[in-house]
Amino acid sequence: MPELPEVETTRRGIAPHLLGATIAALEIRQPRLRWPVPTQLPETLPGQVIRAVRRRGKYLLLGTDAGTLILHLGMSGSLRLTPPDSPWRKHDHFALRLTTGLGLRYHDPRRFGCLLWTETAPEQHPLLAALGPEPLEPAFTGGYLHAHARGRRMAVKSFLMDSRIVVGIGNIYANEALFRAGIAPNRPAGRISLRRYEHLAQAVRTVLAASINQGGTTLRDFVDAAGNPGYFRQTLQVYGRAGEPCPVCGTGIRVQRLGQRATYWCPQCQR
DNA sequence: ACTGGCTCCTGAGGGC
DNA sequence: TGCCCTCAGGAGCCAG
Repeated sequence: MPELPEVETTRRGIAPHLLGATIAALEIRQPRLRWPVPTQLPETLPGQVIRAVRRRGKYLLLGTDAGTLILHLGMSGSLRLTPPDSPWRKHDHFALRLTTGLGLRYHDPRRFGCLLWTETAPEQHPLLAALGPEPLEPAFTGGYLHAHARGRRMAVKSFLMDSRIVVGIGNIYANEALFRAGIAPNRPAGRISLRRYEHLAQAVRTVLAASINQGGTTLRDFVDAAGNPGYFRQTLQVYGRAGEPCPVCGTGIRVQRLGQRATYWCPQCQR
């Protein structure tokens, strides 16, 4: 679920409360996430001061002097700030408790997320080492996409969702960016011109930034650190709109599976 | 080197 | 009401 805008919304919500705070405890209810929560963490963390709250792709990184917590929200995860002694709800799997009493509660029905720990530079962690550029930073350009797509037959939508190419773009925003760029999702990545990739890179930047401004997209589970949903869903042009008229030309929006993911597009506007 | 397919997990919704 | 099937925002891992 959470793609870059939702993770960034979460980061912005928790950062002011976590920066400079001291960890009192890590309470674990369910250590069996995508990978087991490291068993030594509850002994390692107390007393550590949170020095940084960063995001890399869809990963959240909480930096301390002893190491860095690596957090991923998977498909259905969310983080909420909670008052002291807040009751545990079903699917609350762990909580970071600060010395102020404030809690950071992780909720994830599907348990595809993770909580890991690294004592070296997090960029060198196996999960992060091969990640592509951030789509909202200058290294992400049409020229970059065009160069990396050379000779590749994979559908451009799958290419755009490959975190080794560019991070943060999941199924919703891949659909939306391709619609805005006028590119058919199943077009082979290597058969798209530089000019069209420049449009695509711009569409990616525009749609991600617009969604961040709306607090992300909530389909079912996502809430920000205060427990509020995001409001970008109403701005989605094609995702989840099979059969509805294209907002540009009125042609019916189509849906088809592509790479095991629901793919929405306008057959008239996207070529 | 690429590619597509499978997998983890719970819950919601539709058809019967 | 209940059962069974399909699908859902991710992405690592594997075989071919």
